[in-house]
Amino acid sequence: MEPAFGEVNQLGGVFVNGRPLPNAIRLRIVELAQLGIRPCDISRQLRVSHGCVSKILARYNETGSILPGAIGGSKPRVTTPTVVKHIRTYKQRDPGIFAWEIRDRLLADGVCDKFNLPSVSSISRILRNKIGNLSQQSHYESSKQGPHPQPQPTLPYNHLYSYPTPIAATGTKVATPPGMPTLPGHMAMHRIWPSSHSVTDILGIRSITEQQSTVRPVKVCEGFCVYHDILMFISTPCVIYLFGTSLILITLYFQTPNGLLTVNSCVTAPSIPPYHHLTQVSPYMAYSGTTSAYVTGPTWLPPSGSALSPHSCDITAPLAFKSMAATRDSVHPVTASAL
DNA sequence: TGCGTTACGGTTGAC
DNA sequence: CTGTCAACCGTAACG
Repeated sequence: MEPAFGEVNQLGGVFVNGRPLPNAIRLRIVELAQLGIRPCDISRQLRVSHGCVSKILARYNETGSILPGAIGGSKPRVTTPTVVKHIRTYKQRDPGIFAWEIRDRLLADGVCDKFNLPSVSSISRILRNKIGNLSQQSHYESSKQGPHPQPQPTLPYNHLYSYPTPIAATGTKVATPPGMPTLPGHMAMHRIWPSSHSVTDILGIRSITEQQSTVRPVKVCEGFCVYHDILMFISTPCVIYLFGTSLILITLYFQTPNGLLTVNSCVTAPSIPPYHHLTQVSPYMAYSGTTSAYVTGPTWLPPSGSALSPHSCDITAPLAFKSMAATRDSVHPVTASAL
């Protein structure tokens, strides 16, 4: 909003610092100049600084316009609809593609040149804000199309949640942390992440998010975390959910020699500072409200096994993850406990 | 004295 | 919602 009062310059004219002169004055400056009046006289007559008169006349002579330039805003956007469309296409073809790979492809495919190539952070933002729910959308859409055959227990998850191992030469994007199993090359699966069958589907988090506003994805991350002075690697990628005041960390990374993917999860108790107290527990087992137990490596569970690892946590009040139970009971005997 | 240029403090709007 | 950043503004001073 324009201030009602401006400042007064040395000539007694009123101006608003940082704002253009009114168009009427700008027009008057040009008109007087065209009448042959000298700029210094225009300056005195209209009580506008001579520098301003000079600038406006110079611009008028150059562009033919009396209007001020565009104030504010950023440089021309590089994330044009066309670029976004291509990014979406890349993401659809390879849901696990990285932002920097998309950037390379935009350049290689001639969609962008080096002058209007979006930054990796811009691409990440597009993926997050505009395409982030692509996989879930496709999942929902496919769900609407008709009854889906239930995944068979004999069907390993790795076709859905597989990641490259260091031996999977071409697409190795994650270093294998110490202690993680390295698969033979023939077992290395093409990584699909995020999958249309996301971790939220498997563990039923989505249904909870739909039912409880307190559950929401917080962060996708990787790296190390400290638990009770023990340094642990959080495998890549993982999804952290905020459940009430507690934190649930879910990772999908491991692939056991028998082809089963280990779904790891961990929970922080409300009283524990998040991000510094992460409990990794076994796949197919309960979350725990306690923070006393942890598993530092992948665990294996027979497909028909029920769900506890040797390092299982104390199970507090069980909480059914409804959608998981509805859709994947036969495959994912995962339960969770309330925190 | 006239005028082009520049430093300065300010506003704006996309990101 | 807020901070950052780079565009622009007009004034004042300099040469």
